Amino acid sequence: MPRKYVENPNACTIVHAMNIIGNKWKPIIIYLLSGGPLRFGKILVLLPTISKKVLTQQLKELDNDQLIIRKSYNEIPPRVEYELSEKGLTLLPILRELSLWTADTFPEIEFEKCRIE
Amino acid sequence: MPRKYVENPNACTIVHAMNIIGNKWKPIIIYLLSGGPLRFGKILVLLPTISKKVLTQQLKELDNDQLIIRKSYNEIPPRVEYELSEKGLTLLPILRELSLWTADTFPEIEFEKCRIE
DNA sequence: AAAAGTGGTAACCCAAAAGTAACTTATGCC
DNA sequence: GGCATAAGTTACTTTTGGGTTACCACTTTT
Repeated sequence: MPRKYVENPNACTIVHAMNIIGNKWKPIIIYLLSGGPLRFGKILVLLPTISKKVLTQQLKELDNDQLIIRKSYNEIPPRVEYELSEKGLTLLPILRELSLWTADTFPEIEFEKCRIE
Repeated sequence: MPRKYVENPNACTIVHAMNIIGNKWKPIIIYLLSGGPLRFGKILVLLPTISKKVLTQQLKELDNDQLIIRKSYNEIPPRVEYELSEKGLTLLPILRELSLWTADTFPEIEFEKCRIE
């Protein structure tokens, strides 16, 4: 069964973008890291409803896609910091615009709607 | 069990944005519609691997979120056209930037990677 | 009378994503 | 010796998203 492709060539890049950041947690994580490096445990606290397992997973994928950098200090107990890479930084303005767009376009949304459960 | 919220207030809008367009098909559909209104059947042809059910679903959600407009002509056989709304149009430049970002940041990706299966 | 054309819906299925809870590792501290 | 600590991992369950197939409604065409 031959595989098929989307016709619009630009769609390709959009698909890829969504593969990279189009899920429940990644854009938020990137947003959080825009304030500077954060330790694993700190992110866990800032995102009170994410599970350890999923956070690990998301960070690993972001690291693989080179949007963030994982810095592991060789200490006991462990200390690991995550920060945005160059690639990650260049994504920030776009996320910011998206954020503004949402605020402008859906002024009625409230905190209520942004439950992360 | 009390629900909790993300701390960063900006995250709220990002979460909402991702709820609206952060899935497999919606950004592509929006992209397709940037060329002008399209009939249901035409979209099905342009996205050879989407199923009728899912397309219906996605279009309904995009319509509910007022990113697109559904125009149903009272004819037999039915004719329904979908086109971008004002809100949808204002999203386009951002999608375009995201598209450029991906192309710049991951120059190595090829069509190969954009299989939609 | 039967088939074709169009935009659906309903019932069912599967794989992937996300969530939960317990366990691990290596050290310093009491 | 026993506990705390941080950043995980493992095994398991639940939820969700997307997919398949069949069917419908109404008219025109054959």
